[in-house]
Amino acid sequence: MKYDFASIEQKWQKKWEEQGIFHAQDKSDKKKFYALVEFPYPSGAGMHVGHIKAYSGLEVISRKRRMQGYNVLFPIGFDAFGLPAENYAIKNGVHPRVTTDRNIKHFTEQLKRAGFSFDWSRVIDTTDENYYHWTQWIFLKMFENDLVFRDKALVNYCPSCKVVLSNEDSQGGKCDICHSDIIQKEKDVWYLRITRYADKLLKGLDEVDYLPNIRQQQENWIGKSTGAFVNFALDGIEDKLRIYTTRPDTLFGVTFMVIAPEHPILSKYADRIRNRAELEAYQQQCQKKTEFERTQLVKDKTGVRVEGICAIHPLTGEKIPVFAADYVMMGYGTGAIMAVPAHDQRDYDFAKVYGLEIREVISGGDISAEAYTGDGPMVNSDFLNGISTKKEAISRMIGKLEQMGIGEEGVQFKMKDWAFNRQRYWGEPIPIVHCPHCGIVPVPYDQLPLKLPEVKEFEPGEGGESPLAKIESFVRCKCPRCGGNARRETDTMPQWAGSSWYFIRYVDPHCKTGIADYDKMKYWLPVDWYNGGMEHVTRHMIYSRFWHKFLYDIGEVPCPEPYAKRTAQGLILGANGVKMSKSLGNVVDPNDVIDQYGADTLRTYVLFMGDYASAAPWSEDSVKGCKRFLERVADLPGIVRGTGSTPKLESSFHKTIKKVSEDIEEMKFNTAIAAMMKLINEIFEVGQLTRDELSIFVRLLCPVAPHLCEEIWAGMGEKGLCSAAAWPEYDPAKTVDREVEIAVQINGKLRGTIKLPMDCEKDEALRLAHADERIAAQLEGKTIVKEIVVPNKIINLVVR
RNA sequence: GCCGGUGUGUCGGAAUGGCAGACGAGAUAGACUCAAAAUCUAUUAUCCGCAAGGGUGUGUGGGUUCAAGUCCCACCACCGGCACCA
Repeated sequence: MKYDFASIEQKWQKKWEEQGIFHAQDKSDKKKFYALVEFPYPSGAGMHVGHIKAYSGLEVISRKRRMQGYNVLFPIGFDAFGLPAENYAIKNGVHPRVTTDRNIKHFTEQLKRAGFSFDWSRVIDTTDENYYHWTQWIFLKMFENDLVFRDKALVNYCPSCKVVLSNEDSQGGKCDICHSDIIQKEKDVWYLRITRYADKLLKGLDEVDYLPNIRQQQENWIGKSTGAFVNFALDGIEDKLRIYTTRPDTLFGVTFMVIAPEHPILSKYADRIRNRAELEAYQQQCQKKTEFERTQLVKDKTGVRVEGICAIHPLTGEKIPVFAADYVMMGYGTGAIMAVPAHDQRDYDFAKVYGLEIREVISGGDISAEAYTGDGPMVNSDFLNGISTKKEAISRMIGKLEQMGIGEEGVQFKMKDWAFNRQRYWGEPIPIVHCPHCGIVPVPYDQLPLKLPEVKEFEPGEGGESPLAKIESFVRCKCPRCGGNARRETDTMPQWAGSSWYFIRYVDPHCKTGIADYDKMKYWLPVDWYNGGMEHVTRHMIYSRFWHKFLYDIGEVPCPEPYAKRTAQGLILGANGVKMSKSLGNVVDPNDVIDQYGADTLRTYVLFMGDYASAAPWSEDSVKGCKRFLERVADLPGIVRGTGSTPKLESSFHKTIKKVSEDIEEMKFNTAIAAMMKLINEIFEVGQLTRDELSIFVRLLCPVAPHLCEEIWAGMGEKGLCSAAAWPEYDPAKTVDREVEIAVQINGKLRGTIKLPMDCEKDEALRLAHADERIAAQLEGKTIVKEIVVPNKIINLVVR
């Protein structure tokens, strides 16, 4: 058969669409399977081969599931709010709505060209008011449940994008979007109290099946630590200095205290401080440093003694000096620590710079050289002396502190509350009104969606105000509570908002009465299998798990975790082995590949190129290899002879069905395809196959290369679609050969192979091994010490 | 620094403790062709040998085992996450 992929692919894409065979049924007796891929941001550049790989994994699994009789939901949509469309608007004056619609259209065409079996009747666009209506609704629900608060804060600010960024978007001190240096700026910030869900987010990981590295990244992100809070009395001051420590056992080793330069006691008791000028100068110096400089450039410790404030050791009554130093952060723990230089390297370094006492309380190290963080018998520690396990010392110390009422066990998380506003136009407006009388007032539910107004100018205002602030007709409003004149919030939500709940909307994308119909959610949720990039494992996934858990707590969704299983695909690198990027000119456009080789070849290649979860470089030559394979498949109908099974191929077919079925489940697509390549090599060696065997072959290959398989299927005179045919079954008994070739080793070295009947008796196997000429020659004059026979595997003769 | 992962031909990569290198690519030779491409056939880890055959080989060094790419210990390199986190 001539393999005219272009016309074949067009033809079958049309038929699939006409027959609507990929539409999920909301009511069905079949078992459900909900497969989710990360919906794309529809960028102007169009799709990337990385998208093709990202979607092909669950595409194959979804197609296989349908053939296995499942009711499959495999949806797609567009995460279309975001900065690029807005930046494009600023530059070219084209409204983001226009570019977004254009890009979505382009992406849709490309996705369809690849032949993905998405349910196109459920497409979501986060910028559609019928969608962001419910994004705003969830925000209001959070507001109602005290998960939203407003605070002035030093925020990460990108002077180039003129926008406030979350810690997540400004990792490494660089803006995630434009890579400019971040500066610190005081701003009003809307926060979501995600920290309230820290423990739930951590515990929930026990209920789900995420790849181990994915789970670990989430755990690191949440960053739970257990320790104790201790309240230190301050000399002559009523207030206590509360600290957090993971090493309460070292309390007797405290020789000074350190507080963050922004710690409130510094301003509260400013009049007691004798070196105010020095301290203020230091505070200013620290404020100038960005978070990046403070945390990433770990070098010399700096700090200033707070003269006039002195702590008192809760157990010894000793007076302890207090320092302000920027190696202690206001944002973690209580912003104050007890310093134990003998057993903490940072405190040790600081003590060395300021000539402070280093008091050993755990023996076993050499504290003249460095801090000792290991275990050892305790010394200089009163009631703890002699105890040599950290665990016991900690629990005794906490017991003592609790008994004295000056401390307790506690936990801390690295995760911070989520800065949720952006000074941008192209996002969901935050549905809040600022009233001079009533303060902050939520927009009533019946006024949702709060639509984005039409705007001509997209430039952010000076000082990073949202472009919405310039639209008087939007800003001016009546207070929903008192009816007086009020002003709308002009900030919008971050891009993470829309993607935090989209998987729920797919269940019922046109629902007018809520996020989705509860019964439909009960049927479809949770997502059975979610695949996406490693880069979304912490931010997007933590955020969406948080939203989902909140919705569960208020009874809006039926299950506590949104995703039952999560996997991630590896990147496709450029042919030169580095990340694809426009500037390097190594980007591969899927359109070009489809034009030249066809969608089936592209799909086959991205799955065959290597381990699905690992990064692998693009190779045009290997693409051609996949094309050759499909051409050989297209030639199979020409060598069909008869029906039933070909004796020489029978067990190979059963083995291949088993291998492909199992490998697909484990996302080992590369070996599944290799198994089919191996089988086709055998078929051409034999020179023929039966009609029934061809039927098996095309059904096995259909999830990977569906267009070609439909064409062959139709050519065989089958009535229905191959995509709707039954997945082939295998007979386990027929996957085993009657005869096996096994290795014969002498002293562990391969010395020959012999053919044996399957499950051959040990004695018979040994007899045949000894009968082999080569083996016999090797055994000449040797004494056999031991004979090992592993049935159907190997014989090892140990000789002397 | 802490935590995870990976290390196999020329390349992408296969191998429930049991014949290392499946499958694909590339290369070499041959067939077809005026020629090239495509296609087909054969060879393709490495060293010694004319050959039969033998030695060595999965980052490095040890160990367990009849048998180790696979298990254990130590180390090296690379990738990823977290990080003055108290």
